Amino acid sequence: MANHRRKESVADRVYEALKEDIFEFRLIPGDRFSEGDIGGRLNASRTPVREALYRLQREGHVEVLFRSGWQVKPFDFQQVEELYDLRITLERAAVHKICGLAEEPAALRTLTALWNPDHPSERAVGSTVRMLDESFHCDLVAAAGNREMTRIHREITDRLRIVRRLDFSRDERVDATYVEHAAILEALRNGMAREAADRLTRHIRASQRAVREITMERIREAAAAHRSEQ
Amino acid sequence: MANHRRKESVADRVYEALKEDIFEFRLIPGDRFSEGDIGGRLNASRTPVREALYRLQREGHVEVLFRSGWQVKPFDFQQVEELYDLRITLERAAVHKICGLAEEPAALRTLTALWNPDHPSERAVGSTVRMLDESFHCDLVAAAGNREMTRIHREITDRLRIVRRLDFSRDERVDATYVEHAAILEALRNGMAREAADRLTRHIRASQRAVREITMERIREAAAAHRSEQ
DNA sequence: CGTGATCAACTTGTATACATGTGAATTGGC
DNA sequence: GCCAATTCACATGTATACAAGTTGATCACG
Repeated sequence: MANHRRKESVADRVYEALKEDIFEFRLIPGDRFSEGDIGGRLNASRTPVREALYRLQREGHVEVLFRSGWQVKPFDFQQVEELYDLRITLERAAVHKICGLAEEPAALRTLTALWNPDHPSERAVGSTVRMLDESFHCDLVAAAGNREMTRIHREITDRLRIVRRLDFSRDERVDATYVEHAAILEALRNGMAREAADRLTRHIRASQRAVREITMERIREAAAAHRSEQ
Repeated sequence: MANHRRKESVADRVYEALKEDIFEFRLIPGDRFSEGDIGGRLNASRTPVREALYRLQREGHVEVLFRSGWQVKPFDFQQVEELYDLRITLERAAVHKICGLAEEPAALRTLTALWNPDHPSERAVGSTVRMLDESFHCDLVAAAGNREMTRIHREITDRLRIVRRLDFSRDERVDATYVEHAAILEALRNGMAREAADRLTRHIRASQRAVREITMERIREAAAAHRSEQ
């Protein structure tokens, strides 16, 4: 049998680096660049760079212009709304599936312990809460037991990360997250599928609204900072 | 502005050819091959072949074994079940969205005309009905107006095509498809979301059952035929 | 005959050279 | 000064050369 646990390839490294550049706004939506640029900056030849770019293209983060370079996909507000809608659809379906399972998934206990609103730790740092929030929703979907659904949800999570990080830049949203997650879990563990799904929907919609309010302003800031650096 | 209407690239051609080979069982799940094989057979260098293979890999049709060749992804029955479940989730969501729209999408009228059970044409050929059935479900999801949902549904449709084609190898399934589609559309156009969603679910589950019954037998046949050719 | 080390043929991963199209700067005409 | 045609640096698409790992056959040896 082949050994598939090989060390990280150059293509993987370039992929991760580019993804982070995009998520951290070091590459602004609309920015154009060439395969040669990236290769030079990350010390790689065009072949692995191209592989990484094609992956990012399939995931919707960049697009190629025929013989005229690449660009970070311009921000599409409607697309973000649609991704949020799709997320809600998938997570609601997951909740109903979980309530239909013969026995409660072990993951629910772990999540309940973690998202106790009285729990004092972890709450200080926004970026930590963001990652935990991501895990919460991904774990919830995973608990439903459909790997394909989990995979698609993961993909959507990746694409929304660039905007979701704005959600936790305000303390009241951090607090609300704890309360809302706890309420969702309680309903879920009591088998109240409808209740859990509705709470989950409201929770995601609240995040969506918060993000919507902050997004455009932040992007403008980042673009301005980016220009002044050049 | 860049001209994006360029002619089909070699990579595209290889991609389409490989996809058809897989769907037509000329490449059996489990078959192993190398990039060089494909390049030689389709008159292309390794670069576009690799690009095509990576696309197929992301779509779940093939996988690469580190420095040890490629193989058509072995058939995973659980994955097919999960994809069907996901399809149902998405199409149910689409139905509910459509019923929530301010006005009926124009596509519904087109579909209603096409799927009249009394309509005599088109019914003879199974492969035609298969394509029409695919269109029906894709158009239904598209009518909900969420492009991301449509895209994901399209991806799932692609991955299920290899098994769905088995559904229409029996006449009673062809007939049933007409009746079921018409009933779904009727409920949908009367704004009966619950009714339409439930009918749709039963329709897809019936297809799923039919496919499940035929799949293993067919794969065995194809594998046997394949072996005798060698 | 059985078994383990060795090795050569193949495989993918990566780098690089070449083909071809794009687009912006340049140049020439007015 | 302005505009259009031209040109050329540079972009991606493709082919090929090289690096590094896998695998299965082979051969030596018990």
